[in-house]
Amino acid sequence: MTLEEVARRAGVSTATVSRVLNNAGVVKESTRRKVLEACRELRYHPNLHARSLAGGKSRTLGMIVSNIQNPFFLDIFCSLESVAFQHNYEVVVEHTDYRPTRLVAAVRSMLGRRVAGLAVIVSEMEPSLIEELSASNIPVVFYDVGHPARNITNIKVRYEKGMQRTVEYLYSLGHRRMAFVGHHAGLDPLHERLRAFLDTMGRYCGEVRYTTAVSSDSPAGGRQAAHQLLASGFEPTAILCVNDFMALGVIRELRERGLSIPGDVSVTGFDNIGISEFSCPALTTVNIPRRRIGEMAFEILVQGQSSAMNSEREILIDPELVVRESTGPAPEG
Amino acid sequence: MTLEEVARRAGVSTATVSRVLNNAGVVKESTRRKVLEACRELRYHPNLHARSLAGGKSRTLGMIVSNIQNPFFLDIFCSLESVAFQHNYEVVVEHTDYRPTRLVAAVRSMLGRRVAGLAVIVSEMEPSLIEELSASNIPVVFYDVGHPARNITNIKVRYEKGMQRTVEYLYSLGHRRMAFVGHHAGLDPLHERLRAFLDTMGRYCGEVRYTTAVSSDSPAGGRQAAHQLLASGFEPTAILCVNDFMALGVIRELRERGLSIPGDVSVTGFDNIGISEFSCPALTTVNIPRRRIGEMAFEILVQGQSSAMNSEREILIDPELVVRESTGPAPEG
DNA sequence: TCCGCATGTGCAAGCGCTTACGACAATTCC
DNA sequence: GGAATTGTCGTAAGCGCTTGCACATGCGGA
Repeated sequence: MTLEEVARRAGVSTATVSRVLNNAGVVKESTRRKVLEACRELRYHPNLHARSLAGGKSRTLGMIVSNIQNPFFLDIFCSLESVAFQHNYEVVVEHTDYRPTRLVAAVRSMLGRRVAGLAVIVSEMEPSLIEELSASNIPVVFYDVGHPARNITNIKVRYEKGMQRTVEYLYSLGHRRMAFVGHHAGLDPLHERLRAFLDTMGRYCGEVRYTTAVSSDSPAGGRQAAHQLLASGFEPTAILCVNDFMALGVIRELRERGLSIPGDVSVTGFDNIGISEFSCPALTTVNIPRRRIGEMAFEILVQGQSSAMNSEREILIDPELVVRESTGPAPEG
Repeated sequence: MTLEEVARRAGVSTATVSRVLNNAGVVKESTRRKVLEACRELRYHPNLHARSLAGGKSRTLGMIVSNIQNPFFLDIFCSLESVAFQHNYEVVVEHTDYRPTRLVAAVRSMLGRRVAGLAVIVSEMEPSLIEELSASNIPVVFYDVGHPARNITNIKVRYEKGMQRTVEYLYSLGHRRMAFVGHHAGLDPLHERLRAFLDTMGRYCGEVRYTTAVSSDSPAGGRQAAHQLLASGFEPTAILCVNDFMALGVIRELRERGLSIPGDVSVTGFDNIGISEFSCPALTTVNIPRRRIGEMAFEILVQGQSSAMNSEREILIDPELVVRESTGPAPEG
């Protein structure tokens, strides 16, 4: 089914059909109806590839995330998708599983699609990408990785702040043995979180003992990390997790071992994903405004084109501690 | 950046550039290198729209789901995406929020993309779609909704079986007051689950009292449904949820009210999503093999083209009860 | 009656790519 | 040594759509 067949059927030219389908130009009501009728009869579906090729412009945004199974990323996607949908844009998403090679492939794929803008919400990085994207001339927003450039806006969360607040809070509750659970420590932004933990710990030098464990980004990974942590003989009174997703698994493992939360061990997460409120006990965590990040991304990519295109912007977000049930005073002794 | 510019730069024709980029035809090693070099220098990214328009064939699969935030759907997507990726296919996903109009739009969008195959994993339906998709001539797999046709394969789960097993199990534990928590009861497949509950209940006529509640498909929805259930004065000893996602919220609400699970109330879910194991207590649920469904979908769409295209297939899946910690003997009295 | 101007359509040139098909060299064979 | 291969590459015709431009009407006013 092509435009031409529809045109023939309706007894008009392809130009007219195109105009009807795009509400462009002025078309007599009677011919418009004829055309629409023909479309229906022929079950015509315009070829979107041809359309974007001929049209040259795109109403598609691209989004790349590290792990779409982690609600943190999924929420940002849904938020972006939601505003995009309202503005008659669509967004295609790709995920990288934290692998730089897949990230590069995903970016190329997005550029090949000629997206109108690209949001890169990942934790891994490939230095050459910045240059490649900057040269591509499409608006780009990075989260966490990368730095601002002509067409690149950066959204950054002050993890150190969140981490610091968490640690101080726990310290004030009497915790002196802490552990950090993370994943993919080799990747920059994730390593940064671990650094934030270590740095903060450094300030309590001598007073607080601590250790770290890494596994994969999932509840199962969190569980494994907790297992490994406890197997080491170290008995933390508080475990800080790099994100809520893993914290779920940590909690599970602790409970399995008969440890009460927060009675024996306090647990904190990061992100404040939806289910963190439904876990048991409800998770103390650090909020990252995912909804707002998605909305900001849209504005930057679509509306801020003129304004943002020539201003190397960086947006900083201050995360806030959300105290719920998974933390409490350190146990005696 | 176009093929032509690359060709000019490399001192060859566009045909040759195309050939090296697609590993098609035989190209002398030296010219191949020249071309690749030119691509790199010019930061050339082939226009995928032009490619698929000219090529005519597509290595893209489409997938439509009702609620991508529900891990059930997300898991199937990830499974499909994973096998697709291994076979050098890509999959674009769209979600409908359980709205038939969005479903129709999504299908049209997918047809416009000229996907090589389409998986429709939704709970809402629009009758005309079957005909439209059947006429489209691309391989389609439906989950739950729709019926088999020339190019349409149907994957169906015997919910009644799962429901029946759950109810029998609970009955054997002494439960005589049960409730069902669902969402979007107006939609066929979801209503079917409710029907399965009611039908099974009917067989215990007189012996078992029961009621139902509906809300939205999310933990928050589950919570609200539980709230509404308990506010009605009815005191179930077991609550069966239409899926695990909502069950999380139900559990939360019960705990909030000081009810112990399963001491006071047993709770069951459906789907066996990953976090159902990490909830607390771990959820008794009915397993639906999402991984396998994703893999089957791929085979049907891509590999089974010749075989499946002309055989109106329907695949039935028997779900199994997975007993964990959220269910137990009914309380005395 | 003729001109000017909306208003509706059609023509045709692309958009950037793939892919027959054929041209041309460099081999190879008898 | 000439013909038949074989290996490389260029030419050009689309793929299905958008869109600038020209053209054909019908109208009112001079």
